[in-house]
Amino acid sequence: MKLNYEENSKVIKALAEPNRLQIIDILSCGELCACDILEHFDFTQPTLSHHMKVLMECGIVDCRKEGLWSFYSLNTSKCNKLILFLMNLVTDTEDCICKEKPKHECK
Amino acid sequence: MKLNYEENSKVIKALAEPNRLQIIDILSCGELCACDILEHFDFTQPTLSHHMKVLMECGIVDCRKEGLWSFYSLNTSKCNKLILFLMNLVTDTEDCICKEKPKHECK
DNA sequence: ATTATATATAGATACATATCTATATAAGGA
DNA sequence: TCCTTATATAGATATGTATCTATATATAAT
Repeated sequence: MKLNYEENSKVIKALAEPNRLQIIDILSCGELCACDILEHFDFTQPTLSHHMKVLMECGIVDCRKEGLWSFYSLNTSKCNKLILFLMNLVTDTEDCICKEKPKHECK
Repeated sequence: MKLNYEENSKVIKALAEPNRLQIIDILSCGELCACDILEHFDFTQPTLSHHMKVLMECGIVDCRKEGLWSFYSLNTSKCNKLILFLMNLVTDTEDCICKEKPKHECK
């Protein structure tokens, strides 16, 4: 069975950057405002803003505004779904798409 | 503790493309030659060759040559390590890097 | 030797993206 | 009202990449 490669590749693309992986790690213990996240990095504030936008657009990070601050948090349900997708992807199953096309006996 | 974001982002980057996710899925039941993989797609043979190179360079796919054929297979150890990394990443732990910088009390 | 076949490489094009500086927005405090 | 602060957006630049066509390589078959 064909899995949802398009949808999941969007989330994976958002994670395919070392700084954004670190941001996820930083958020893994609870929500933080942008300025606290920025403390961990050498890049500029607009660059962090860009990274947070990428993470939010794929749904893996949520945002809550309060006064001047933006509080970011991990969407743990989305995280779990991504990991489940990957586990399904690499596991051999009865209804795997590999069975949907002929394999000519190479050997 | 800082995780290995650089190393893992390379693997994740290789997976951050829907066609390559499908290739991983196709390989999840065992090794296949390039021509059998190509059967599943509309793109050209050089494009598949490019995708396989990307997957091999990050170590998630291995290749075995036999005569005219290249047999590709999933590196399941690498797959497991990636999934373990992601599970660690999104889990709150005692020694998370989020504790390594001050959090100014926003609220 | 010549031909056919499976795969890889080279080079081009079009598009995406990580970063920066400069500026805008929007909320609070003096 | 004016200034400060936190964050977002705009625009530019440099780099990366997914795809193609054309060609090379390497093995097998006739």
